[in-house]
Amino acid sequence: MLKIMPPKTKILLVDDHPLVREWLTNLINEEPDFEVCGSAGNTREALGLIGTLLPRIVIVDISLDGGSGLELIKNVKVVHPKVDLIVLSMHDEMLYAERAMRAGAVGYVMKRDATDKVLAAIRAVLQGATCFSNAVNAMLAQKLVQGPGDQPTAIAALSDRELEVFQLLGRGYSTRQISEQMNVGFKTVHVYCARIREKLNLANINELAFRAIRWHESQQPR
Amino acid sequence: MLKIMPPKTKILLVDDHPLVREWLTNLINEEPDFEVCGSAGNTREALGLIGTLLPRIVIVDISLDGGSGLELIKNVKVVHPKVDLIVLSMHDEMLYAERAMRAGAVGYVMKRDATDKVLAAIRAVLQGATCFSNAVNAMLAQKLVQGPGDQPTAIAALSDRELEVFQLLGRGYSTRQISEQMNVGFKTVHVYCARIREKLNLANINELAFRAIRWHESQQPR
DNA sequence: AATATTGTAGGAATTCTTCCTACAATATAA
DNA sequence: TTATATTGTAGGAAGAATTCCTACAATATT
Repeated sequence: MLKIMPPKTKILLVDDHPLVREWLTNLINEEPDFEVCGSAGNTREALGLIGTLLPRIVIVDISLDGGSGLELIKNVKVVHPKVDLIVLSMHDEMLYAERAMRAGAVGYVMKRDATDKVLAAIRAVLQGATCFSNAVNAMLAQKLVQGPGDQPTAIAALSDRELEVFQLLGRGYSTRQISEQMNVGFKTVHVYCARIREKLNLANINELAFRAIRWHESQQPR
Repeated sequence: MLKIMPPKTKILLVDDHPLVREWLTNLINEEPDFEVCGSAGNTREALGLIGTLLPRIVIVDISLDGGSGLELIKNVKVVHPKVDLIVLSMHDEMLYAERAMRAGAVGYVMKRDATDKVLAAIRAVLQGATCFSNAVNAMLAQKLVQGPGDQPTAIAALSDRELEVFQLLGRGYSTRQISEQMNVGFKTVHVYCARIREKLNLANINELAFRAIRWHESQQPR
């Protein structure tokens, strides 16, 4: 005897930690109306799966193996504008939430948030709302009020790609490795470096790397 | 009718992500012979729970709210030497595994590892083994082979001039600047760099600078 | 509509890095 | 107390990276 089931909302996970993927899968599949239709560990895989599985919502980590989650979001929004993306990140939301939003994400949940935040975000998004934390909303409101041109740190003035390069530098990557990681020519990375140097007022790549590593240190371990 | 059950191995979780704690609890409690006896989100809480719950094994994240997981490990080993600690971290193991080991951990699992690694690590530890990844073991082995003294840090094996160069690198100096600072030819500095690289097993000056800067940071009074 | 920023890259000149080799002065081990 | 290894000091040459220009389409901002 078959019961008639309402179709479940299909959700795709993109995170390079299998652990997180599994946990999320369990969490989401326990909801009667949600269903994890697949999961990917990198951008390439993710783009493929979105095309074939056609999920309603994609939950994506900011820091992925084959390129940044921000890039992925932008790409997805071009190819599949109807798909809603929610960012799930361990990074400080103040730094990334705004970029994620600009890239096209409709929600941002930090991994340190309570568990049910993820489900709440999904439900909010399904109803056409967005889901960002109060802190983020407050920050954005303030930005609107006080207008642009008043960055707490010059690093905030970096473009998405520039920030990516800066971060990778902070992790000890060479410009070559960065170009591979980001899938662009190494000359492009050099241009990013030059622009970062100008924005941060650094004389050469030495100083740049130094700043990047120090910044990275101050961001990551606490 | 009560069946006689063998006592379960009590495991305590320490991680500031509720998400991860929940996931691990489910995972571990599914094993018939394991039992999560509690979980903590910071060091203080963790130390308290260990005292009252007396777990056999503690699984701990490196980056915690109330101080580093490394500190926690050291403290636990002083107060409860019999408790075995396994590190579960999202950080690159090459960076922390050695420190974790020195601090007294007997296993290291990355969050990006497959799920069953955690259970495997627990079982390994219960049998008196340690559980570090092949990459870590290889690194340590290489260190043992090439560093005869195996000092607390290979940096201790640097000669005076080499250490000078290493320090200056850590302060963000270029090799040119270092040669001026030290009043030697820049070719000499290059030779020092090459020798340091060999002793520390670093592929190029990039990795060298990265190590130097990180080391310098860690030396700095905080 | 005009101007600025961003993502992407090629060319050329300049610098840096790396790998060799070298050699005297110590230090260390057999 | 001799061999042997390490340390401080560099030069040459080949290869790799950096920097400075220029360029151009796609967005963003004014």
